Amino acid sequence: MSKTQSRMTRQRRVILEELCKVNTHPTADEVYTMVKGKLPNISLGTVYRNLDLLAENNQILKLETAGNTRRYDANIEPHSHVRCLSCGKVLDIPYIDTSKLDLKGDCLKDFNYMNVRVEIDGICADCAEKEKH
Amino acid sequence: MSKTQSRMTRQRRVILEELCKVNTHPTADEVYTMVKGKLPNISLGTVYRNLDLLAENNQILKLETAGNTRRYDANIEPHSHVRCLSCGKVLDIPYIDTSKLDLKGDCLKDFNYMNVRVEIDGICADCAEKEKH
DNA sequence: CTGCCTGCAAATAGTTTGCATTTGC
DNA sequence: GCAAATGCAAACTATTTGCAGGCAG
Repeated sequence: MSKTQSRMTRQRRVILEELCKVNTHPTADEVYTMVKGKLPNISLGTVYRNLDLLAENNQILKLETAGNTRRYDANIEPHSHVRCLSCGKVLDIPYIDTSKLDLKGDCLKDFNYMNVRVEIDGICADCAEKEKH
Repeated sequence: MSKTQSRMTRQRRVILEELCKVNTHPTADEVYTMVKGKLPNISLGTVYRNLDLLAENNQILKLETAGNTRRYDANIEPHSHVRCLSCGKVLDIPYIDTSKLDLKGDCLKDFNYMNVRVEIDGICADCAEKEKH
């Protein structure tokens, strides 16, 4: 509503385009590398600023998953994720309906929750393969 | 099985004791502050090393929740968590049974998952109060 | 023109690590 | 006595920010 105006700069457009091309869920640094192919002078700070802005505008998702490094997702349709504990990679799976879960607990009375999701951790096929050594 | 031997040092004992006293889910830095009251010379590196070791020995939990800072929990009984998006605080709620969730998706065939849990994000009572300004 | 946006570099936050010394068993 | 653990400081990784100049609308 009181949104500050946002300009479609070359940098922002290319960042969004590159993110849309992949179905991996790149980190800011990975996006930086991808975009640098098109805009060699772009800086990492700009990538961070734009990813955050795009996420605020709901054009992309800033993934709320455990793990050290934040990841971004151009797919804004409702869906769920699985995450590899070994390499940190995140994969898409169909949306998991959480509406029938039995949420209880005293503190939920005072806790205004707006986001309930399922997190699934494991080992991806690639890492399982590598561990056979 | 091939576990390296582990010594119960003063530092490790106090870290575990202090963590058991609280039902908040402190960050390594918060544990450091708590322990420093008892052992003024302890170093932050030692706190990190011991928290990791205790977690490996299943004496505490290294929390797998989204958020920038890792948190630790002395309560190793099965239970679930809610997390405040504003202050990052984590609260306990009774265990949410995920066994009846309908997990589907092609990639799950190759994905060896071992941990399914529910993440609940929202705004805690304290932060809701503060925002009334 | 105006002020949002950029590149750059420095700053910050969280965590890990190398090393000489200490300590549990 | 010896391996494991400690304190300290430096290194590292991920992210944010201040600033002077650049560009979209």
